Amino acid sequence: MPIHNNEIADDFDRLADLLEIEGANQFRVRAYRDAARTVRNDTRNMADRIEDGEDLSEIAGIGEDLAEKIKTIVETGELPLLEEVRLRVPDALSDLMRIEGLGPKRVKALYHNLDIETIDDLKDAAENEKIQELEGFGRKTEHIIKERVERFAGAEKRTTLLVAEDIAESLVEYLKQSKGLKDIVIAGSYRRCKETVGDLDILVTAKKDSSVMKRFVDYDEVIEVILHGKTRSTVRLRSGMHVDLRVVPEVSYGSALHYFTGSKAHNIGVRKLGMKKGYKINEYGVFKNDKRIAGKTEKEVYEKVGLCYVPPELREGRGEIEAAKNNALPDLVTLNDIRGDLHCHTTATDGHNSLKKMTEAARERGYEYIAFTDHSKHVTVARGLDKKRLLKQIDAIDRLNDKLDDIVVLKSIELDILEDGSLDLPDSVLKKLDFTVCSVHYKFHLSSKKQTERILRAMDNPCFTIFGHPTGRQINEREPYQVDIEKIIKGAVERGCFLEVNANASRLDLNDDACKLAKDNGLKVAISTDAHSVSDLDFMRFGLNQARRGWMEAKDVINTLPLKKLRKLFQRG
DNA sequence: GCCGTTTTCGGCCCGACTGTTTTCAGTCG
Repeated sequence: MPIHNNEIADDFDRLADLLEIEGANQFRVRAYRDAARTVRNDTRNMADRIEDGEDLSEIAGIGEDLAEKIKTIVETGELPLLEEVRLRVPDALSDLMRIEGLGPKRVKALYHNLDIETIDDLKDAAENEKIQELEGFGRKTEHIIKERVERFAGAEKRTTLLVAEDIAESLVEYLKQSKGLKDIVIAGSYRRCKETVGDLDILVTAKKDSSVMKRFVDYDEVIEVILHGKTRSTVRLRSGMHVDLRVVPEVSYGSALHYFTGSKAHNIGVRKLGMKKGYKINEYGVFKNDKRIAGKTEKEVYEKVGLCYVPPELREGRGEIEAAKNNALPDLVTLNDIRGDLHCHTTATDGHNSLKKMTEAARERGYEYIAFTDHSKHVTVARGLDKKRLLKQIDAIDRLNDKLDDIVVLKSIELDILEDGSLDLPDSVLKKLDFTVCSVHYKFHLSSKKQTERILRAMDNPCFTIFGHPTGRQINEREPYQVDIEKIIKGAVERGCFLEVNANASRLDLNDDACKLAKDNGLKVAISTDAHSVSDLDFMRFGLNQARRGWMEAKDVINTLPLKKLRKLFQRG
């Protein structure tokens, strides 16, 4: 089993923690953290890169030393320096740093003075009032530590965008009623449309006497006020979500929005460009010799450093700054480009609304076509369609189409890819369909090699059109199955198949990285909702988010095509 | 540990908030 990028990243993160506790040079520590992030976000396995003879030190932020260390981890599964540091600093101390308010210095002090190594040790010491006796700690700090330790167990899950949206929108509506409020926007990873968000960063501009900060900490849903200042406060909501509110002057709105939207990697890149031009860039503006020369809008900030405006979804430090410099940013796909949905279920299997209701809903959304892809027989829990029932559905769609003149209903099915790579209905009936979606619903635990072969074999069938939810992951619920997604992408291009970007908020499968990989390999995708009800059709925006984060343009997405062209694309061979 | 139109050494983002101080260290984003 090859070493996964995540494991390499975990080693570097842990090493960074332990070195930091030891008091190592902070920039060295940062180099390991940056490397962890770079490796974790890389769409290609380090192991594959090495096998292909690539020079890892050409990756930004990875120098000769780190390249060598990555190679060692890939080859031996171990990082000798980490083992060495572990002899001096107990491994568990790095877990302590995950408690809010505990950084390297405090963890070190707790360890040296009170022998605290684990979360349990910490809990005991807090309960026995040992911590407040330490220099630099006091009663209040001890109390806060005690509370946070108790809460620590079981936390850590990030929130899907769907849930985050719900929480954020109510809060924003509430804050909008504050006196003296001008602009309000949610920045951070929420604005970058990351598939999950850890916390919410809300940015406002307001008059001096505005009530917004007080109103924020008084919000009904707030169960803990972590910080409460004039320009910045942090609270924890009942949902567990942390929310930051920052108030900035109007002249700084653009630079603050840029700063708090991130990502960190992107901001550092922009700031570096500014430094080269002799500017200082912070959340209050772009400054030359302490004189503000830009900052009211984000566009101004980008212009000052010689870049065109970068959409938030691209701000991940994956080459967007270089592209912006060369005016080569993609023209990202939008909801307006979408002409139809290619993966929907009805009451014929496990959907909640009828063929007719779903079609009406698609028409209301301005679509030109909608495809019904009810399950096939192998998915028994969903009462999947056998040949006879599929023929009946085809009939029903023909009759429905006869009555409609402003939307076309496409005949399809979500087939099951069986373990041997065959599809679970005969070609004879599949040929009566406009196209197919083929998915894996069983046997998730095959080896990567077997799973990849299974899928490629299925794609060999000329009736195979779109590969549904290609990795099977469900956010916070189920890990993706082991599969070589790059091979699948290349295999799909060779065979004239497509991959789905399943827009269901808890799937988002393909994810952003895989979308980028698809784009880089010239593969087109279908962004589909996998709707099981009328309201699910609105998941389209979540799929778009990920496609946009993967640099996709309208031309990379097949359901932006008018029907005629789409039908042509579906003809294989 | 990385990086380079300030290039092989010397920088590397920095401001807000809190608790424990009595002028600041630690943490966070």
